[in-house]
Amino acid sequence: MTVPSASRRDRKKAATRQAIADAALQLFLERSYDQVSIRDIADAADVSTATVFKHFSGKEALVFDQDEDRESQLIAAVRQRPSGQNILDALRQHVLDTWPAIGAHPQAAEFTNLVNSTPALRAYAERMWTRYTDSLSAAIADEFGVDHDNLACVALARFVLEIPVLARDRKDRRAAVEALFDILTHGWEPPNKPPAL
Amino acid sequence: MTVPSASRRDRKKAATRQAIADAALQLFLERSYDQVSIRDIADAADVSTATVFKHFSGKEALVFDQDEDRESQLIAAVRQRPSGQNILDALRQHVLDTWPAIGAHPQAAEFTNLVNSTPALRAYAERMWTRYTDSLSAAIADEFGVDHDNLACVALARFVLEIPVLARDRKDRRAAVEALFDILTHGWEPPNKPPAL
DNA sequence: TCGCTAAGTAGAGTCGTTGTACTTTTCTAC
DNA sequence: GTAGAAAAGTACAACGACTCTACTTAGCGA
Repeated sequence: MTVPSASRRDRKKAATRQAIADAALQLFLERSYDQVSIRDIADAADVSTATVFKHFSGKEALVFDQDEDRESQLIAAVRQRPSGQNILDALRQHVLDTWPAIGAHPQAAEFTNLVNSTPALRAYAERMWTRYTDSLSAAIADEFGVDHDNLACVALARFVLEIPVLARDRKDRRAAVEALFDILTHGWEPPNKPPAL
Repeated sequence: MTVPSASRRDRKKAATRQAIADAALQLFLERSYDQVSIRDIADAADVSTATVFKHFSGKEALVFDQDEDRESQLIAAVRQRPSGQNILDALRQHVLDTWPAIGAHPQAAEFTNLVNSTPALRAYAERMWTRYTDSLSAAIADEFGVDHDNLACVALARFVLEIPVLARDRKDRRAAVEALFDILTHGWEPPNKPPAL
């Protein structure tokens, strides 16, 4: 991603950061999240515990290393959508394109499992999503030329960001995402009663 | 609320719990959340720190003492709604009836302020709401005679529980709640462009 | 080559939280 | 009433996440 920065200093910095993240993920997968202490990680990466916190804001952040670009991709999906396309449709497309792909990688299954089986990580992940609400809603509001805190825009952002969370556990994620966007587009409809037994 | 329980033991237990919660809230309001330690609270309530954790699952829980009934009220709003009434309308009614009332109490303003100005508490409060998702969606699913994990029902529960969060900061909460339920009922509509200046 | 600065380290300390073993209080059954 | 089970509370030690302070080291620019 980020081109190896010019200075040797920056390269070394990035290297230690990476070493820490790698060590952390490996240990978390071997044992579980709660069974690994910061000290363990620091030892494995051969740095002091203080260094760990110089690079990461907290234990949970060690797991979600690279999730910083997600936000910008999301904004881009809104801002640079094909001309004439509905914002809701653009978001639907973006979620469909980028999200189920994550499950494709083979290691990603264990990763997902790690997160889902650790309450602290689940909570952190959910907050990560909703933390994007502000910037996403701002982008949407801009597209309509209304105030950044316009209620409809904030609501749309929030609801859309809930969709991946809601679709996470479904067998057929794509279908779930579609169904959820349909709710936002056309309003909620009562579920079909199953045929009487 | 809860009738003073028969046994003296239970009464004393409830008393200490209350003493702890009161001490905590007072200290949190005086100084801020982060400037108050569990020891401070224990000392103020004249109990040991261990006792604090016997009564409350963690520091955040001290702030949201009585929010246990909210869940059951919510379920009741769905289950015992006037016959023939739409579930969405029943929920709209319930939110309108019970939620803005909270802002009525005079002390409640400082309380809201405390929560909103403390990230840890904001996060905890949000998770509290979404934790209700399961039981609410189960209640909704029951009304339609479908599976508890029916996607439409889970989605409705989740979206409805986001509404109070979204409406929290608005000047006119009632109007905001109405607008948000309208989105769920009829689908999302782009905001009105403000009249050109 | 000489500092300046940023990265890293050591180590002590705070705070939330848990576990263990002990005392006190209240309830229950005789 | 009194014995003894059960529950509430306490004291204390411990652990892990995180912070702070003071110190060393390594890369950078002049």
